Amino acid sequence: MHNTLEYIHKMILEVVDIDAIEWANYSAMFEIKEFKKKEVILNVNSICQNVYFVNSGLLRTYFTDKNGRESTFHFAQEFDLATDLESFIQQTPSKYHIQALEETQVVVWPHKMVFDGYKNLRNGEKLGRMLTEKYFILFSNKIQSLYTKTPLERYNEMNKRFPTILQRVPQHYIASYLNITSVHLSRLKNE
Amino acid sequence: MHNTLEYIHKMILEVVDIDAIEWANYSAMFEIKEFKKKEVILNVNSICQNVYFVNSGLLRTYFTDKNGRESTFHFAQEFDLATDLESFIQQTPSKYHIQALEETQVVVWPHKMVFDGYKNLRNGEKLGRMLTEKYFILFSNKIQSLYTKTPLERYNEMNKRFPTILQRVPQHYIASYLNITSVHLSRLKNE
DNA sequence: CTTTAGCAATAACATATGTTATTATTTTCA
DNA sequence: TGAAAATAATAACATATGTTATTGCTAAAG
Repeated sequence: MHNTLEYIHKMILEVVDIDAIEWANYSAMFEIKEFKKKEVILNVNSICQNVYFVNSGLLRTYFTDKNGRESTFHFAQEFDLATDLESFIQQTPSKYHIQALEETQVVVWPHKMVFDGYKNLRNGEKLGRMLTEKYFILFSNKIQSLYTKTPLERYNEMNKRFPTILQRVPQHYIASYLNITSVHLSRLKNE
Repeated sequence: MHNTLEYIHKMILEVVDIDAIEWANYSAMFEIKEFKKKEVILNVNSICQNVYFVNSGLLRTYFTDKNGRESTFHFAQEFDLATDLESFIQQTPSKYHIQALEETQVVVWPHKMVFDGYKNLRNGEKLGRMLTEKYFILFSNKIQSLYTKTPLERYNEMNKRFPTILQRVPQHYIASYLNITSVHLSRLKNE
């Protein structure tokens, strides 16, 4: 937990100036929560009220299409964050589910805290912009990968960048991350 | 041109307060540019220095994969904007091309103007945050569509939301927008 | 006006990916 | 510990999508 708060502190310091007193007051508002394995912590169509930083464990965000088929959009490991930013920003119904794949502890950044920060922190607005930009770049890379790479290429890419994920989660989640079936992934691995 | 500036002014007023004097000083820095049909105005690996608002004509942003195949990411019609925001923000090599599909006139929002605005406008940072959020939401919708819908569904969606585009551009650009071949699109339409 | 290049449809075939069912193994948990 | 559920591989078949080539039509350019 302290590690994650330290991580957040550093991340914020990288983009804006925030002094010790501000940080002490601000960071006191973070909350800690625990989720059980397989617990769904955000449902489609509910309003996303939190940004979650993973302290320990693993979260995944995923879509379901009209046939109920799931596509995993993102795995959030230690220090990663998970949220439906669109729902969070606009306070509109969420398009994702978020689910804990393991027993997971998170640092919670509640909506009110984020939005109050825009006003109350000296560099609140700038912080908001920079973090939105960071998150945007995640999406931008995702889109490029989806448009220009084959499932096999994306599997290899994943293998390089998140090697431990492949050990931690069942293969059908990996397949759903690649937006293919587990049968097809099994075939691709035989090459 | 005046229409587009008015449009931008309104868009800004929707999200932050900007008074007449500020706007007069600020908007004087916009530039106007014209591009010929088929002209490429941003190349992959160059640094994106501008946000373009289309005043008249039509732009498209697109990827190329390692086989040189193109995927159109977005069509920007009148009042729409086109940029590679990731490259623009970070001043890193662009991942997209941007090309004029028709004789096109744009309002140019140069990088320096945007970044100076963060400091010099009273609500510059907030404006930056809100516009980044807006652009993020575009991407967020795109991703959901890519993950959960079939090419045919995305064709029909496009038909509803941008009916004029289908008349304005050759079908193989539409196919590249759907990330399928023009042969396949032709087949899908026979249903 | 005429020539050329670009475009859209189509057919035939090839490849990628999905579906269903079966089986063996592993994990979960009562 | 033992039964039930989840998992991964595999095979056989079905469907979606890509590739190449051909044709006729339309738009662009000299």
